[in-house]
Amino acid sequence: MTQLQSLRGMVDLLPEQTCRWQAVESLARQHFQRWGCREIRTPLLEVTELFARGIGEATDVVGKEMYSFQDRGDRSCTLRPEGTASVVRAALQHGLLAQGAQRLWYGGPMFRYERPQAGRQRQFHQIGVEWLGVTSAASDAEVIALAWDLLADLGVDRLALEINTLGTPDDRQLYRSRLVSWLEQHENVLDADSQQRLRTNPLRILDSKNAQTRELLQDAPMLEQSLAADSRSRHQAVLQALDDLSIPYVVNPRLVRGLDYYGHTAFEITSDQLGAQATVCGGGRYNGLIQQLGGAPTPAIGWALGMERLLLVLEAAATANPSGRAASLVQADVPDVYVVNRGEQAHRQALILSRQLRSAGLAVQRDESDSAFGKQFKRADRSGAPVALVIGEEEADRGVVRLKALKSTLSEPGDDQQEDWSINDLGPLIAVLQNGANSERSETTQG
RNA sequence: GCGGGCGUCGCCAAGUGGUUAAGGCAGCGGCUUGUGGCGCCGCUAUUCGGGGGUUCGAAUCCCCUCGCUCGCCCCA
Repeated sequence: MTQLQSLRGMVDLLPEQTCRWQAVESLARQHFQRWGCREIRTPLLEVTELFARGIGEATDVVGKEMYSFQDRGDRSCTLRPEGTASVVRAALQHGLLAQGAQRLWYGGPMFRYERPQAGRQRQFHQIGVEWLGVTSAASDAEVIALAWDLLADLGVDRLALEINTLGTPDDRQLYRSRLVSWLEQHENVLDADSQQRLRTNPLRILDSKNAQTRELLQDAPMLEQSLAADSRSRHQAVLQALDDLSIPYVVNPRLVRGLDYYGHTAFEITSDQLGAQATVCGGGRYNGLIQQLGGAPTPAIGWALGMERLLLVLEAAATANPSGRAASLVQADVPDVYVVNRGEQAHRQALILSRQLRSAGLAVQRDESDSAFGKQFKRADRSGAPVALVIGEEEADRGVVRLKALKSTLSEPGDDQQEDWSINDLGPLIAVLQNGANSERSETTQG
């Protein structure tokens, strides 16, 4: 293949996709703003140590998935594999936490060197929130509600919220030793991966997909039994708050997230339409991370939502319900006006007119060819524009433009409702076009 | 990192050793030199991801390679 192409796992987003992304992003922005979150943007590149210390040396993300390299100053740099560590670093670096709790959101590309598969790429995109200095159980439910409401507003359905508590480091320490000693007695039954993890990261054996291991785990000690009373009551309070907010959840005692910094609340929102990579949104509390990165002990909670996976479920929802909310968000951008022009004078006037209409805020597509009217109308139709403005030699001579409704819903072919408008005083024409454009838009966004 | 499937025009896709590589969509042109959504006609791959080999002859067989895809691991 001599043709140059993108790196494996790095995908281009073409215009058909980008307009969907924009729709999702702008809706997400609205929600973040409503929930009191402010945006933070951090570099894509950080010193490797940030992730090694923040995410945990023993995790897969750090152990085998980072894009790391030495820069020209021989410093080890890494393309960020997730957002939380960077956000915390930035907050510490700029003393944000001295000003009280920070409710932040971020978005952008993340990089993990993995084999691509459905819903997984090497460069992927997340939007996420990090609430730093926020401690109450109610706030756990509140950040989850933010994700839940955003997804609901996007029209995405068939989602499930799974939640668990990981307790305190002490709780986990206690549980780990109980679990390991129990598993060691059954080591011969464990699959090879789990035997490995018995030494490296035993808690993660809990969400093994190996059937035999899963069956064995039925009788294994549960984390819950190692929880201190405080951890237990905290978890109950989070669940109570979710009940108060009428957010449905499933407590999954085997939910153990792969990043070391999580403790207490951990949760995932999954879809049954994503294949093996079912998690759309994942997050939890990380009360130890800020201290670990050199700050004062500060409680915090956050989540990240995978944009590519979100788009997949959004598209599935749009297909399932073509008149629903998701479908309206997935719709392609369409010009408000298509300008059909033919003849030299007509082209000159159309060029000027198009620009004036654009200045008035209209999305105008002008046919730059000089081909037959029939051809131009065909393209006008395909563009999806609700109306065409026609300038030919006749109109050019008379200083007018002809307005014609397109689209089968508005006029039948040959049903020739056309009006001439002066191009010397565009006010009335612009008013008519803007009116039409607005009603078009509200139709599509209200679905 | 490990396993399965697959690579023919921008997209979908037939073809599985024999002269010029179906078809559909999209695109362009025409029927219609000023009016679209339908229809009809024409044009659009010397070439089958790339390289090498077998053969009189290969998109079709073999080897290598690159890429895509699904799954494992793990995560968004």
